[in-house]
Amino acid sequence: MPNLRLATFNINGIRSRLPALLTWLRKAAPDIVCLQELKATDAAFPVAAINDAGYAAVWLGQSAWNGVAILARDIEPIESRRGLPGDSADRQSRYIEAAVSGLLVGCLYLPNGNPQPGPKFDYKLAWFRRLIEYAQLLADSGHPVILAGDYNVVPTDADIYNPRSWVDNALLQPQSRECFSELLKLGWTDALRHIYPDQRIYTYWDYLRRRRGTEFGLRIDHLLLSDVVLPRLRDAGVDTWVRDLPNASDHAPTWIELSPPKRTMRPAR
DNA sequence: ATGACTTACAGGGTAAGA
Repeated sequence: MPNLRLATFNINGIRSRLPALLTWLRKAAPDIVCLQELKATDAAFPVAAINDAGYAAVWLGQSAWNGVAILARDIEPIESRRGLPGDSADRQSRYIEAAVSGLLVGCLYLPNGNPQPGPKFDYKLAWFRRLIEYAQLLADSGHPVILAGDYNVVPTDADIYNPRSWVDNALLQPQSRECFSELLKLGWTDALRHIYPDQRIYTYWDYLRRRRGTEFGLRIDHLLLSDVVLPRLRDAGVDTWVRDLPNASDHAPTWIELSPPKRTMRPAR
């Protein structure tokens, strides 16, 4: 059984980025893909092109903004949840979850929260609280779970080229970082940081600021592993070349590689 | 630097992103 590669990619408009997405799928051939910011209704999701590329998908769309999807190569993802629990009045399409290849995969697009302070930042923190509460349930379940997506949080100053011009940004606020570190305290592992404890790693480069210098990035796309998945983590990385494709998203695909699950011994009778 | 870029929606200018 080969290793399994799972990636998260904020696509920033799946219709306008479809050629770049297909190029990346063909070249990187990830087994499972979490997409965010589809910016498309359910009906406008380009399922035919994605099927033609060899992927089945589940998705939760929304007109103009948000939207999340999970793709799986040569296998049907079994949708287990759409929408984050905890607020039935929340209509924003920011969470979808599916069982794929023995894993439970949660794909999330955490609210940006700018400008802060203000209602958008309040919504971000409220959404984060709901995520923490739900992540605790998932961790306690003992299932192999991966929570992957655009967390819109720069966890530490080591995850940004220079925090100076970003200090008032919602992505760097102590409250945002505190929520992220709470997830880690619950036993979730930040996979990229686990593989590269000291290295500068970026997953996002602003259209507005010095984007052509690869050193001017932020790390905001994260893959969090529940404790039973962590022993299978073999590798991780960022497909930075995708950021340089024509008409690229401002994010790059971020991935992990897992070894096959250890066969558990049946208890002797 | 309320800038610079890019998308969706709409069919022009606004909202949003991070």
